[in-house]
Amino acid sequence: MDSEIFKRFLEEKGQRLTKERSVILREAFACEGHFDPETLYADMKRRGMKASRASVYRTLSLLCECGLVEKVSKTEHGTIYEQRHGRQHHDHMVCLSCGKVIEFYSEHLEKLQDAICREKNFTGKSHTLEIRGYCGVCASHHDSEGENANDR
Amino acid sequence: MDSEIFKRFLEEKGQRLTKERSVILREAFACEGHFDPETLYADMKRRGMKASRASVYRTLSLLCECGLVEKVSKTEHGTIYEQRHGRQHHDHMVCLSCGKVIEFYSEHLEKLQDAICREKNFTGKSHTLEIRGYCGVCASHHDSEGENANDR
DNA sequence: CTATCCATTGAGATTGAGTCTCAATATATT
DNA sequence: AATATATTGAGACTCAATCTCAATGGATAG
Ligand SMILES: [Zn+2]
Ligand SMILES: [Zn+2]
Ligand SMILES: [Zn+2]
Ligand SMILES: [Zn+2]
Repeated sequence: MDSEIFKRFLEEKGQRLTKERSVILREAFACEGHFDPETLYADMKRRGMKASRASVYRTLSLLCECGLVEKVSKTEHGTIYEQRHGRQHHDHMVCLSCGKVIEFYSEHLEKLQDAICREKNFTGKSHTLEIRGYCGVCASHHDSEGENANDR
Repeated sequence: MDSEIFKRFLEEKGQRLTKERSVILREAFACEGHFDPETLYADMKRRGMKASRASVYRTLSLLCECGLVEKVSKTEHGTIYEQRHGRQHHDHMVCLSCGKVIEFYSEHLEKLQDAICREKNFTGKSHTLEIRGYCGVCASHHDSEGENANDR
């Protein structure tokens, strides 16, 4: 179970899996997909769970450290995380119009990056690839209004 | 020249290339490589140039809009921009230890992304690929100190 | 059980990037 | 000159994220 992994990780550091940390872990894993700390915190609060904003941030940090959670990207509205345990690595397409996030994975693409790293004598540990553009639905709407896709 | 492009872009929008905008454009292009607004502003101020923080941000926005400058990524210390005119698109490797940024470009990688977009019926407009890890110099130092499970 | 140690918590203060407001100013048009 | 519109900058404001620190609580030693 996830909390077992977290617990072991914490104990190795001489730290404890407290009630607060458990709750935050559970909530983070409850949202299948992407989440941000502020929303997570607000949701927890609304549902009457007790955990401070500080603890949310602190715990997410720990969860990242032990690999159960990962920072996906930073936006103007804060950092986006996602649950990582048992999920395959993937990259993202983000629709500039509706905000939809499409996940994808390409073995080929990953291999290619490894090759490039080798070439540059760089030891890659992680990466983020974000492709911005328009999803199928929005692309059709967007066609008509000409080039310069930087509005709204 | 760059300011000609900017001027034309502005005029098309019924706006003017003012003295402030000129200075900011010049300064942004002066730093070969990456820069962030706060540093740019501080440097300009230190060197006695007159342009407010607000103008720096506003102008960078405009420069992005017309493609002369591009947002490279968001870090915990703010947004990183780079000058784009006359420079080929490229992606980045960032050393987690010394902060060095290595630029690279791979035709193959770009083509592959196009293919993936097609496959997902997504109209890609731009992308950012950031590979985090350790550069040659730091990798050797880092070997010995184990831990830090910042896996992928 | 009591004393001590140390991790943890949470309320609120603080930081810092980025945006917004608005009165003053500059430029263009008539 | 008068009017209209674009621009600027000081500073207020927003908001994510971090920091501070007194209070709490679990673990362990005596
Ligand atoms: Zn990937
Ligand atoms: Zn994802
Ligand atoms: Zn690329
Ligand atoms: Zn670059």
